[in-house]
Amino acid sequence: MILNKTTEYSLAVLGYMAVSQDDIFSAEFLHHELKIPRRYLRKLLTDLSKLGFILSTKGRNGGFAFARPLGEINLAAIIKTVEGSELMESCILGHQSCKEEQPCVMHETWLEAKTKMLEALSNTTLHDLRERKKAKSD
Amino acid sequence: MILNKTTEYSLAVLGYMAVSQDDIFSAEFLHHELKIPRRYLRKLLTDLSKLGFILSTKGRNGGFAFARPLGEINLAAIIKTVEGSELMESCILGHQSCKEEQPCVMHETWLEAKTKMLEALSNTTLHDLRERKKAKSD
DNA sequence: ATAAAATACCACCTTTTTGTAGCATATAAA
DNA sequence: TTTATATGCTACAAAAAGGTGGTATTTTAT
Ligand code: SF4
Ligand code: SF4
Repeated sequence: MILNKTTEYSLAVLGYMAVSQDDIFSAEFLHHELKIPRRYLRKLLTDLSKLGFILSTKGRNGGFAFARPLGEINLAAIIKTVEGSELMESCILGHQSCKEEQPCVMHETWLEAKTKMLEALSNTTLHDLRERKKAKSD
Repeated sequence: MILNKTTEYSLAVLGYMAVSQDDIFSAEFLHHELKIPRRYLRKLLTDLSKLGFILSTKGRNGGFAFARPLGEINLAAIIKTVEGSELMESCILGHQSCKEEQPCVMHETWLEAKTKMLEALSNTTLHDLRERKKAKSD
């Protein structure tokens, strides 16, 4: 399963916003571009603004814009924040009660797998995505 | 989210069986050891036998035993098989329609993250787990 | 002022995943 | 042969995730 839909949507939205020239996006526009269900997307955007990634502006000409510099937001951070802290704190086996001193036989492997994945994801910021996009359109 | 419960359970069961001295395990015994819900575990074990990891023996003194050598089963294979092929084929963004020739800006990063994770997991077989356990008890 | 265009909130519905129950079947010990 | 201990199958129940609808509120263009 890897990630749930909501997390995928979050990455799609923030990624799209990052590489676009615009700086404010309405839910309706993003729905049209990304094919994410209207109402679900609106709720998600509200959530993302509460999580501090974007700012919302109400009223006509309103919408959502980034709340922070793109270079400060990396893909691992988006995933961790949206999924809650489960990703980091809990284990592949769901054994929340296992002790640091006496890890199970899978611990070593799982820790390496998780660490390498998160390393790769945390090395890419939204700003990097934007640069990639620019490089491509040359 | 990373993995769903069913996959976690699968890893827990097969991992437990691999490092144990016994060679046949009843569902009831595994339920007691691993605290996985009785009936759910029984169904899962039946599924795992259909997937070719274990063999079932009915009747008194029956239970489940490995169907293949432990060295042939690695952790990535368990995950991939139990989760279906989604893991490999589908994308973090759920964009099944994206083309190889024109990948999105996240593709590079996501591919690296996924690849490194699977590399780590496929480097460990159930036999390796058994060796680790032996090493520890020395 | 009024209407249009936008987000916010709250409650509900649908689908998927997880978990439960009953009964049938198979095997071995007593 | 009977009984205890196993798995197998099918259907259902509960919980979680995903998705929808109505209405209120805010802001700007007209
Ligand atoms: S010791 Fe095992 S159960 Fe505990 S966190 Fe590590 S992998 Fe998970
Ligand atoms: S290009 Fe790669 S990362 Fe992007 S949607 Fe397609 S498979 Fe996913």
